[in-house]
Amino acid sequence: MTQKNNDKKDEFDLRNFLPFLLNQAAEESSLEFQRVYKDRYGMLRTEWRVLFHLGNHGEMTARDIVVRAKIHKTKVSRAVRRLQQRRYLQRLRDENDRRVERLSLTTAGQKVYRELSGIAREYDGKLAARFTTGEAALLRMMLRRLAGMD
Amino acid sequence: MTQKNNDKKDEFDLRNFLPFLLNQAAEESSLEFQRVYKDRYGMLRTEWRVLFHLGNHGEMTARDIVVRAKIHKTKVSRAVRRLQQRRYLQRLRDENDRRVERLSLTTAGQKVYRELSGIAREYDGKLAARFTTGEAALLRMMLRRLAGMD
DNA sequence: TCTTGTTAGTTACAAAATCAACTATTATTC
DNA sequence: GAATAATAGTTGATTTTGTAACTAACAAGA
Repeated sequence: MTQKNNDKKDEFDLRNFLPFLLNQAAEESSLEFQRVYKDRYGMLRTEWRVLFHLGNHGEMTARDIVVRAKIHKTKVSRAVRRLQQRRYLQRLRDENDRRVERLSLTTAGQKVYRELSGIAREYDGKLAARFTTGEAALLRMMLRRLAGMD
Repeated sequence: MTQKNNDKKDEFDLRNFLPFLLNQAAEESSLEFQRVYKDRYGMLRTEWRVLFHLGNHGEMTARDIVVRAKIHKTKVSRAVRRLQQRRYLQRLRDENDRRVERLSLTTAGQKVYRELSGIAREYDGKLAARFTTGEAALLRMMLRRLAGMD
């Protein structure tokens, strides 16, 4: 009773460990898309994330992005600066609370956002096509729950 | 027909983009475990990964780890050195091919591996408990497929 | 109103990751 | 068997990230 005849059951299986699997899947599945924003647009991961959030949600403050995307504020700060240098976004000091900057995409930024989000959607479709519609929906739901996004 | 009355359907939804979801889930779900190996054992992420691979699979070369874990060889090289400095692993020059080093855990390394893998398994159980058994199994299957591990 | 606390965002310094070039050894090909 | 290519692994320079400390603006209580 105490010692099972098949010890294998007690062994830890790294290749089934959820954090490991999630990491591998995340890395593998972003490789191809990464090449697009990196090689074709010279953007870093945090930069396209910020760009996407702004394009997706509209005007936001840096803090909004920190909270919604769970990106550290120093990373956001630096990404915003680089995006601004490339004229993809503009900052607007909020006159009611002068600590706050309201961030929004420029026309150029919106253009890049449209291009990249088109590619992203297509890419997402390709990934999801490996599963049935129901499976894919379930996957997204489970990932949202694991990410604490519900 | 060309222009739908509800434009929302055409909009890109970042929060459903699989690479984004995978990333958020991966980050969130490794946070708690990270605190264990980082704060309690002073290990970096690459280090516990290498340790886990060796503990899980037994003797391997650095290259084996690079291939299986998809970690860059410079990261593996540096992680191996640090693990060796902490006397968690030993290197053995392969006499048949003197370029190769056969890596294995020391007794101390095995002890740490057992402790950490116990915690990991428990933690994995907690994560999986958010779903039904069938859902969790399906999730792992889907992640393996996305990670290119089948 | 002043002083104490909080929040938005930036900056400086240390740690880590990435990329390219390197050494040493083995495999291949002429 | 000498020349060339390929592989295992390391090292160094550059970039990027993470941690802490910082400035500036606002809030709240005495």
